[in-house]
Amino acid sequence: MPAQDTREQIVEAADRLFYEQGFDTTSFADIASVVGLSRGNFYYHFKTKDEILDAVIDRRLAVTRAMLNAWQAGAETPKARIMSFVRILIANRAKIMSHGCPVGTLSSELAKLDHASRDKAAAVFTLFRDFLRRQFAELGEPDADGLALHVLMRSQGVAALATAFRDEAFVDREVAGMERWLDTRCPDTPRN
Amino acid sequence: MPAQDTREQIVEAADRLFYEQGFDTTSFADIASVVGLSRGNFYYHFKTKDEILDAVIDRRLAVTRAMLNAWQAGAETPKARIMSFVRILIANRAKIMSHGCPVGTLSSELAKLDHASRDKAAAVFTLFRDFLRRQFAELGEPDADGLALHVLMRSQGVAALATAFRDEAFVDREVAGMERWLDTRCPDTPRN
DNA sequence: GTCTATAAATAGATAGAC
DNA sequence: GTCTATCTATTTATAGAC
Repeated sequence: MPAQDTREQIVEAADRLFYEQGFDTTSFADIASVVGLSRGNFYYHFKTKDEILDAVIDRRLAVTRAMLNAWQAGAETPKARIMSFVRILIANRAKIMSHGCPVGTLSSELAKLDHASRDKAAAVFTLFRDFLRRQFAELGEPDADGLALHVLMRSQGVAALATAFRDEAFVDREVAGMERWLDTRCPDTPRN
Repeated sequence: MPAQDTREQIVEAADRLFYEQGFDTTSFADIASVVGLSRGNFYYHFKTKDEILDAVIDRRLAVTRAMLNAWQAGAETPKARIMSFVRILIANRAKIMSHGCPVGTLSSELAKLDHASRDKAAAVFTLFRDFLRRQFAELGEPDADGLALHVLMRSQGVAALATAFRDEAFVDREVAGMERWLDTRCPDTPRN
């Protein structure tokens, strides 16, 4: 198999395992086993665990950029685009109840490890933040960045409690609440 | 030294280390080193790492109960008591920016490990939830539990983003936003 | 109740054959 | 590019002296 394909398979498997089990918990053996590789061959593709982590974050950055571009192109209004973001909580509800938000949990784990890639992991958040800020700016909001952080904050809070209580209905209620908030906060007809 | 004192020192040290470094990352050697104990003697007090975790969670439950009782006694109105909760985000801001919320991050780590004590860790959340629900009920809110979860959700979201972006001002703004929300959502003079 | 010594398993990482 | 074999460090955990 071409090295590029094997490398991609490793990064894909690591991405999934880092999400489901955590970065620190996941061993080389775990990843190698999923890919069907010997531990020895592993080191041909990646010299250290931190290199795999960097590749995983790069992959997440690329996947997120593509998703944001699709939302940008696929929804007509800024509000609809913001709701595209909010509704990933519904789309990924089951996985979030099991393992939390992949962005938030990696960020918090690397913070605890005081890991060199801590800020790089947070850059995935920044992609969402910039996307949301653009939508609020388009809606004419002066504090577009503050509102972007607010939406990001709420989605993180919902994910955290969804993991703790594993309550589907709670997620649905909070998503509905965010839609109501968005409609009230940014009405389609300008305020007086 | 009496066994009880040493045990308490171990649990205290483990509590801090589990928070700062994470549960999985923290080794017996780490804890023993903080307490100034040999690894061998460690096993006189705790047979497994899971036993220490259970003791740490029991300690957190007790400490939280005491804190909630103090808030209940120390603030005159339900709204002031809710704000006692919200303002721990300010009081613990620096630690939260470094290591996240101790309750949320342990809950998410144990979820990923699919750990037997996962639900026990979530019980700390339930203490806060019940406390907040009582305050909203006292304010005459019919959906007191939903509002309690909402406040808990926002505090978790703020903690998660505070860890990712390490932005003090963001925490302050969101705490101010929660106070405004509380005043608007539950006005002192009843609505028409 | 605390210690040293040590076992057994697993981690990350390397060397060298094919 | 993939393998087996191996190294070294660290982990959880135990035995037994004091």
